[in-house]
Order: sequence, then C-alpha cells, then structure tokens
Amino acid sequence: MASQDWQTTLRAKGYRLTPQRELVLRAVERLGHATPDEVLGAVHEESAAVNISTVYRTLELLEELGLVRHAHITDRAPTYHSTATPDHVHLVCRSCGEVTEVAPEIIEPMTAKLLDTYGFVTDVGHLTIFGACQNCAR
Amino acid sequence: MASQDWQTTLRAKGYRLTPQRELVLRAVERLGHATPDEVLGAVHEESAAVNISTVYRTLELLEELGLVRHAHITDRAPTYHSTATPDHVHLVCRSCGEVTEVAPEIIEPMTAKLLDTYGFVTDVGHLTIFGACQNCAR
DNA sequence: GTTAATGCAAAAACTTTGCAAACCT
DNA sequence: AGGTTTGCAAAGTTTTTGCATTAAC
Repeated sequence: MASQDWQTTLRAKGYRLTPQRELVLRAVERLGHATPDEVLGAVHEESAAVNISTVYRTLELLEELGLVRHAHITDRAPTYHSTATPDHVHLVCRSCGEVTEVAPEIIEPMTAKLLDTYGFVTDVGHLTIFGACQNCAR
Repeated sequence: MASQDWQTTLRAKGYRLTPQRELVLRAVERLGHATPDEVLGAVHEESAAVNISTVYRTLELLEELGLVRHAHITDRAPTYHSTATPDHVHLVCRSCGEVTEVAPEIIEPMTAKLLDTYGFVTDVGHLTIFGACQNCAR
C-alpha cells in the first residue's frame, strides 16, 4: 500500500515508473539523510548502475512530488530525506556533527509566536538548528 | 574604537593587518548579508582589486575570529554577516525570498526547551527558519 | 630580513545541460 | 509507435589549493 503510493503519485502527474526512480526513493528512505552523492553510493550497493545526473534529476522530481525533502545539515551538500518519516526538526552539533531528530511539537511555541507576530508560517520539515550537543557543550 | 576592535582581534592571534582584510570586513558590514561573490563585487566597487580566493580565505579567517558569521539563507551559497550587528534569527520566505531578521528572544522558549530536554545549546546566530511570509502564506 | 598574505592559475567538488539511445506505456 | 527518461560527456558554478611574488611586521 505504502509501496503503491509513490507509484500512484508519479502516474497522477503523468510521470513514468522507472527502476531508477524506485531505487533512488528507496535509498533515501533507507539512508535517512543523504546527499545526492551518498544516494548514488547506496544505489550502487544495490548492484544497480544509475548515473549521477539521474540521481539529481530524480531527487528534484521526487521533491516536487512531495515524496522527499531536503535540508541543509552540513555546510556543503543538501541532504534528502523521505517524507514517509514524520516531519521532524534537525539538531546538528557543530563540534561532533551529530544529528538528532526532534519532534516538531518541541518548537510549537516558537512557530505559534512567529505566526502571531509576523504572520510567518514555519516550514517545520526544513528546519535545521545548529548548536552544541550535550557532550560537546561542556 | 569599534574600528580598532578588529585590528586588535587580528593582532592578538598573530595575524597581519592588510587592506584586503579591512575591505572584506567593511563590505560584509555594509551589505548586511552577502555571499562571497557579492562581497567581491562590493569590494570592487570600492575601486579596489581583491582576488576571489582572498575573499574566501578572509571570510574564513574573520569567521574564525568571530568577526563575521555565515548562515544558509538560500539553497546555494552561504551568506556572511557581521557579528557587530546583534544576534538575530533569519526568517526566509520560500516563495518570495524575503528575509526578515528577528530578535532571538522570540525563540527563547524553544532554545530553553532544547537545552532542557536534550542538553542542546542552540547557536542562535546561525538559525535560519524557512517558511512562508505573511503575504505569500495565503 | 622573515614570515605571512596575496594573486594567479589550475584543480577539485558539485551541479546542470544537450543530445542520442533506451525504455515505459 | 511515441514521447519520456536515461546515460554519457561536456560545460557551468562555486570553492579550494599550490606556488611564486608581494607586503606586513
């Protein structure tokens, strides 16, 4: 059922089902958070050869369809994650690089205030908070 | 006085005072938020020729010294801003690109909770919140 | 005079694009 | 069959690096 979902979403907009698209989506789901390059690597481990440009095009497509999202967790490449996982905020430690996923509820007081004061609707799924984790903070 | 500050900071760590470093720092202060490329452009307008690689090296140095900071406001290049301006959070509208600066107090409830729950110390100056501004939200 | 910093040019890393061949429907 | 998608290769961007020259101290 969930496995049909993405197929339906693709077809709904007239896009075709290809093994590459399935492989990329699966890789993103499996990896949790991954750069285009890491997605390519993961797909290759599946003993499948997909071109890097296809990975880029596919990630763009999947994001347009709302099946994946990206966030800027490192200073370099964007990292993609599946939207099948519930929305979450990323806490990224500047020292050790650890990434913690946090339920969006924790920032609800803030999003409420931003809406209230500025009429700003926070895109929770895209939020990355940098700082120092418990271990590195002291 | 403030104009001496950065000179002192540089010397304190044994770095040298160069016109390029002053030009880059001034450009960042003047521009508010700027990519390395925009900094280069601004410096050139000062009728001074500074190489792009010097801009990169200088921004890195200034950041190490705590004189500038960077945040990821767009999906592409990082934007640098002076730390002379008080810490602030960036609200970025995904539709129109508008960037609003917000006092850190507004997110204090969130940072408190993150500290409480995860021992996570939020780096407020680096925080960029994506979403939809008042005009674009509806 | 020493040593760090700059400019330049080349390389590296990352992403995009054009086009013919292959594949989905 | 017909139009979309892929692979490949080449080009575009952005950032980094090595090294000789220049400039700060």
